[in-house]
Amino acid sequence: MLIATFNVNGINARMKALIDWLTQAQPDVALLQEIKSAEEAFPGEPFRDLGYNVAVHGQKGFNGVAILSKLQIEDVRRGLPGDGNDEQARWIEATVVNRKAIRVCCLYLPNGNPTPGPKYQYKLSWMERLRLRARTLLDSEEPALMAGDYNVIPQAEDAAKPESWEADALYLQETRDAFRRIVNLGFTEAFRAREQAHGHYTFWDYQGGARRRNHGIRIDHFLLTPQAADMMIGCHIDEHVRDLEKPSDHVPVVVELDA
DNA sequence: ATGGTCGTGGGACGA
Repeated sequence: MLIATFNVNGINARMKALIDWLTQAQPDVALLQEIKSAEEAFPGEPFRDLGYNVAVHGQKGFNGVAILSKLQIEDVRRGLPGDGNDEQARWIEATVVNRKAIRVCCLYLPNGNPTPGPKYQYKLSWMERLRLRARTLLDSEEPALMAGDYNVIPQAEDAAKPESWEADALYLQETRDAFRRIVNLGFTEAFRAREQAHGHYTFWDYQGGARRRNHGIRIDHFLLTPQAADMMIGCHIDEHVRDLEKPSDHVPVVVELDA
């Protein structure tokens, strides 16, 4: 089965590009970030017409995450645990069942800029909450994955020009340490495990001809529990999507699982 | 140093 993550940067602006991509790539499950839509305003019908079930954790204007799944969606949980006052829609998880059940978690990790400041503190505290949820997932010893826009450049090789990101919240040492702390609990970072990660990116800014110059960064990741990693057949980035009409600034990442 | 580009929503703000 194919599971994808895709930061669409506005669901309404991306309907044609997203539907074209779903039709071509045929993922069984698509985890979407930055839908920038409230749940009641989410345009679900075109996806249901393609055979997808839809679960949304939305917010008007900003953030927002969603799960599209051709498999039945069960036990949906909205919001990352650990802060009842957090209003930002950045986390949705559910169980999907093919031959085997898999817990899929869709996340939109805070950007954190400017740094230092309250937005960066929110990013770090969100990452600590993520670490706690990640540990519980591992303890369950079930096939599970956490995928989405992590807003983390894990290593220098994940940026075309790492020197230009040195003071940025996506690449500060404290950010990379927090990410590594989560991975090292026992996850497999799918793309790095399968590919020569150097020179492969998932985001190119709209500004400054970043795509044309290939000034990209790899910030959209799949973290697999050992039980999910054992099922992995492959992982790839659908880079060509960045060059289609009216693209998102991110492209989809896809894992294939024997599940 | 500045502005460079998008999306949302109809003005800034976030990225």
